[in-house]
Amino acid sequence: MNSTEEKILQAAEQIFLKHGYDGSRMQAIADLAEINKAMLHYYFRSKDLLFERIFKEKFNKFFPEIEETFKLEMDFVDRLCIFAEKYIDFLIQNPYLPQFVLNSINKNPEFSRNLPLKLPQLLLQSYLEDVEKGLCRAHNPAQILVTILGICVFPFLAKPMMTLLLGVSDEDFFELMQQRKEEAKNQIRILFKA
Amino acid sequence: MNSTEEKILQAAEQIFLKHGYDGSRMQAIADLAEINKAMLHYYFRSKDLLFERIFKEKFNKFFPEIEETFKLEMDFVDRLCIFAEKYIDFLIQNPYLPQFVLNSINKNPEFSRNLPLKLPQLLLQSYLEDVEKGLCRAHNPAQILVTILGICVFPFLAKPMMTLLLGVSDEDFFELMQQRKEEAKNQIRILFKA
DNA sequence: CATGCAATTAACCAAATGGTTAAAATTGGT
DNA sequence: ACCAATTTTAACCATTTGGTTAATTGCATG
Repeated sequence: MNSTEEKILQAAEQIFLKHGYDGSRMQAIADLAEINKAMLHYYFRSKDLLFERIFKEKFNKFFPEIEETFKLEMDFVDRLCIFAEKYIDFLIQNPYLPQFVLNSINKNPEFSRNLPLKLPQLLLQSYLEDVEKGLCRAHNPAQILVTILGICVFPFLAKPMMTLLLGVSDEDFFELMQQRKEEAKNQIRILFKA
Repeated sequence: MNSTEEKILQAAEQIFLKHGYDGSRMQAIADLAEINKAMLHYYFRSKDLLFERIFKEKFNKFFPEIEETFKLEMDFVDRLCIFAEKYIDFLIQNPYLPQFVLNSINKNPEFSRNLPLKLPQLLLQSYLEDVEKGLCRAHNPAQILVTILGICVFPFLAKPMMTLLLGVSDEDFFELMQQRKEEAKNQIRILFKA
């Protein structure tokens, strides 16, 4: 599908992800899509609506469907490990996503207030079961959520800072992220296994 | 000191920290400082220069002077614990700082290219000593840096997301961050102590 | 081919925005 | 009190930006 609408969405995605809402220009999107600026409004009416379209899509990708993983009979810690590995792999493919989603939420919190999120409940449920069985250390569930997400997501948020601090190139960074999958799993086991 | 220049700097700090460069308006800064917009240019010439002034200050606060801590004779892991506790305390006082600094670096990487940073070298040096003594697990130093910063900084970057995911209030969040100091120290010990 | 609908374009518009200017007010030294 | 330098103000300016409009093109169908 190479329709105009498709071209606009692809261009908008690139521009918005890189520069955020405030830093993005409708003209820049039009140029990238190689269409007339009026087309943007013809298809999506306003910058806000076009942005909303992109944001919702990215928001849902950022909080991925992990129900399948959580249906399998499995320890909480093993679940976390599988989640971390898959999630880091996903972020390697979408390194701009965390910055974009967090900034957008930050700028407009009530915007994403009503979007449904299953991740915390699934995690919590699986966790509580294993704590009872004594398979897992007792933690504050909120701290667990912050910790596990931090392990996976923070490196991507900190990418520009890391290249500064460590003086590494983009390729070096992605190599570090490949390593990080094992690192993450190790950390999760060490931190949470009873 | 309640000079005009001072008032401008305070207002600029508030506006830039909250909205970033793109999202900030010179008029908004002038209004907050209760001065005429022309004063901004009289004292700081341009938006870019005013922003640069604020950014440099915040950048240096974000990467704090930790040399004192590193002068004391102490294990690497104990050093990390002290660092983490102090740093989280500092971030509780400056919750907007991480978002602002990371976004600014992200938007303009070459901007902060030449600012001096001692943190990684100090950390690395202390780490290598203790690895030799067998006091500390062997890790990739880059992963250590990402991990330790992630433990401290990520919760603040993720604050709006966390209030979404967990449905907690601002006060709840800061309570979580008070807890987080102990949580961080525990994690550091578990992860790095040999 | 004619007709009607959808897609596209160029020109235009109003508001917002960073920045300037020239005059007015304030300050401080003599 | 007077003068020069500094500080402050209101009005103005050029450009950018999101958005609109009216005319034009493309295209499918009868």
